[in-house]
Amino acid sequence: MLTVNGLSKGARITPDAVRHYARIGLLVPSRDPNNGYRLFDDEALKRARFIRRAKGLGFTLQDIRTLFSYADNGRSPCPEVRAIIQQRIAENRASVTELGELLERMEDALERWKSMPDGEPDGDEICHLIESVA
Amino acid sequence: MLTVNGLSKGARITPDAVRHYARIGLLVPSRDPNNGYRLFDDEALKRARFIRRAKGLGFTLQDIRTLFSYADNGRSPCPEVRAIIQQRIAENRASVTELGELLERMEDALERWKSMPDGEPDGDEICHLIESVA
DNA sequence: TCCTTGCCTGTGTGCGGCACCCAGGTTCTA
DNA sequence: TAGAACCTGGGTGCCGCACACAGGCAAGGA
Repeated sequence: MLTVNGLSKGARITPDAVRHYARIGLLVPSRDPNNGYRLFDDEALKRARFIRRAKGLGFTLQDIRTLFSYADNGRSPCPEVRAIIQQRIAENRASVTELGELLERMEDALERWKSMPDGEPDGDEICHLIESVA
Repeated sequence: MLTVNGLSKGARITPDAVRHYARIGLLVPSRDPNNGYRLFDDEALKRARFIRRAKGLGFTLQDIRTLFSYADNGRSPCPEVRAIIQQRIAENRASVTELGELLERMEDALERWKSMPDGEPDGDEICHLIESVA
């Protein structure tokens, strides 16, 4: 049986994350009757590693909770895994596009500003650099 | 003088955003003594538009707060604007890279999984698709 | 024996930027 | 005169932790 620190090392996540997962019910420890410490079994270790891997693939903790509930009810989570990752891929592509556009706007602005002087406060504009942008 | 809704239309932001900015002190309304409604002057309208533009360039509300404090003290925020955007550009590039890598991992996984069957619960693995990933 | 060190506990807060909800008061319009 | 559309403050929720606080317990060394 592993304590918080032991599990965190075995699963390569931080102790805070272990406690967090336990708090939200993704990991369910038993307790050491002597001191109240959380005790995790091998099943919990597997789950913790699963969480790390799934998160590394873009699954949210909510997603992972769903997957666990499949597994706990004796159903294979695999079809759900395929469905979720397609969803997350689509969202991620949208984010990349959006972030890329923002980045472009930022770089364009910085470039344009190179030929513009700093303004002095005139009670009319706050910062003409920013105000020069659509 | 403009109410919340009036300002939101004039600055093209949502009424909730207006209230939010007022709550955190980025916009400071006066009050209608008759009914307690927030009243915004032209200065607030300029600020609200400035916020929308600056946010569109990736400035955070904290950044904007800093810029306002420069302007309020009679100093030009322009040098700070240039410094902040360079910082944000760097962060944004890092995010894009990171997200891109995640996306690649996700797409790779989905592709590899195409040739793998769904697993059935065996008490050993939770989902072999995810567990097949480093 | 005492002291330090390093675990552990629960609880609460903070991060960013709003969006939404509640319950109630006010103002405009038909 | 009724209903729609506005306004108020205050609270919660999102996401995934990270960090802080105050205290308890265990093992080691001087």
